Amino acid sequence: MKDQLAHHIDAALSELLAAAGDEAAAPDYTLEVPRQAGHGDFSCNAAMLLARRLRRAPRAIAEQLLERLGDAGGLLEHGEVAGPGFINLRCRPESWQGLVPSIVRAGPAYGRCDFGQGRRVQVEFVSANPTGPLSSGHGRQAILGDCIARLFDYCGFDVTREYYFNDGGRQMRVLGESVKARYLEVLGKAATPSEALLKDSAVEWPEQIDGLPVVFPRDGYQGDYIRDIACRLVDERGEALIDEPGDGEFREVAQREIFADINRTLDSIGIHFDVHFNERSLYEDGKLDETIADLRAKGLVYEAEGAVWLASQKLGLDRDRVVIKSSGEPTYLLPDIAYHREKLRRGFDLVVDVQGADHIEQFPFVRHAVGALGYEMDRIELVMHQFVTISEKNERVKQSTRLATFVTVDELVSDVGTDVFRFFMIERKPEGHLDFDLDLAKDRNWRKNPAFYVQYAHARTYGIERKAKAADVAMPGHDGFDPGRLVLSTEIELVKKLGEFPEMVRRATEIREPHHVAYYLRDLAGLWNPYLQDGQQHRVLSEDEGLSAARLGLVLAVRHVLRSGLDLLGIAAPERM
RNA sequence: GCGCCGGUAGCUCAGCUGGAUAGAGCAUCAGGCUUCGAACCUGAGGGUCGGGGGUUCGAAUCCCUCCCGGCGUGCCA
Repeated sequence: MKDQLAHHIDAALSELLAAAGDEAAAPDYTLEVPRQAGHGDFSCNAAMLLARRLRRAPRAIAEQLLERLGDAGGLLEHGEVAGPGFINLRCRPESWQGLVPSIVRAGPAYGRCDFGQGRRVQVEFVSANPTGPLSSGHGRQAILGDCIARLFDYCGFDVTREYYFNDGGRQMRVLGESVKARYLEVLGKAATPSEALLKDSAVEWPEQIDGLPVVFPRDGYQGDYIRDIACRLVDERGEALIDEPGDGEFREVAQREIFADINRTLDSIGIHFDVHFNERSLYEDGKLDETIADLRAKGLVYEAEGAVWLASQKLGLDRDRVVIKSSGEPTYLLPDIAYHREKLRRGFDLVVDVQGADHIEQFPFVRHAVGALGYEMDRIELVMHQFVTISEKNERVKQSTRLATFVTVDELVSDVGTDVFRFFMIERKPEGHLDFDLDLAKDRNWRKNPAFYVQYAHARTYGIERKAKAADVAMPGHDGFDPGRLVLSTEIELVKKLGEFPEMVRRATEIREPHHVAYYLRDLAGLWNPYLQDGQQHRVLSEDEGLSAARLGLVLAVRHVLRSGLDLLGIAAPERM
């Protein structure tokens, strides 16, 4: 609807400019739904943008534009100049009503577009190293990344969901050492420092506790899951691993088991990856050596203080950074550069990294280094998100990764279920903090929950269908009703909202902000539930067969859009609740 | 110190490339179930859009500055 209208306005504008002898391009005007219902269905600001250029009063320009626009090929009922020079347009009811059968006909395809044109996009997200269960922050990223991927898919991109994990670094060694420490402790061969001792970084650790050597790594992982893994190792292998290094079998077993848990968690919230990319493969394929060599050939690395540095200042960044430590080991930056080059080599037209706020500092370095290697760095994009805080009884719950006092995805999901979890996590714009209200989440009274509100709106469309079936009334096909019977203002409002869906989806995709979908669904449900509730004024099912059919058509249109929106968020669209 | 992100109703937050009288949910208060699902609906109160300056027909939105909060600023990942 809006697109058609814009088309007519474009034509009128170029006519007007030509008549005025102005050959420059038409201004980038807006055509938007005004807040005030009295301002019509759409409001256009083109005349005000032209005022200075044409050296004429905006209202006069608006009048002329309106004259040239006419009825816009039959779409318009009325147009007027208002305020400082707005052009307010009201569409004929038929223009809106006609949307209903077209939505019913399109069904699940309504709102889809080919904006992506089959371009290949990779969305990398979660990418948590397997050192412990997924935290609430990972959970947010998981939902955000997944919903962005769903939007891309919906808009005609060829999407790959990718999980990158680092199994070569110090983190994983510390993990292995932590498991070994617990293992020895369980066997009575070593002591683990008390929790209080571990927390107090100011205190010197004893070398022995009760005559047993202390082997727990100072920054080791302290969660119960570490002890669980150690206990299983004791059960299965007894004392056979006492002389194994922490970095060997302990690390491998821990990694395998924790990764299995992570995947189980992701599966429980409906998230699946197409590719798991392993950092170690970059070492094995010689990609790190190649990257260093190529950077060196470009004069972008140098040696100093026993380390190898990336000359990122030459790329316009504020400082240089180490890529290979004096120990000979790469920092995380080098594999990241190699990895991102591989992404582009693999043929992705667009690469979207979803990362937490604590992780973005190095992004410009990766991007510019890849650019310097001859790849289009504009194809690499970052979606940053802030952290999740958990509130309980009006207080923030303190979280620490090292002490394993963070709230896990598993805990949240078991409290609120997948659908509510997903809705809460996607409801906020990514760059803002997200406060997860645990009291509300744990509250048995989930009636006030927006996720249920939207699902309920969807379920009600089936409630009516069941009612119709009981009354032996069939649901109409797209050409089985006269949309002209939908004349109530509430019905027209609903149709207008349905008409916004495609543009909303496209915009959310373009700016990588899925939360707009959640807000749209709340708005639509906020029109639909009252419409159904007001059964004393009007009913969908009545003696008037034609009217019933038209309203059932509206039921179907609303259902399709609610369903598509819920699908975009990965939330179930139940037929009854 | 510097960089990034936030500051909008009591609370949690929307607000599209600058648009007309700033919105939603929760909370509070007052109402509504013999009728398509009350997991709902109707109504009310509640705001100096952190402060100050600037840009222009027009600013929550853009620019400058200050204040507050989060994160970062490692040869940690």
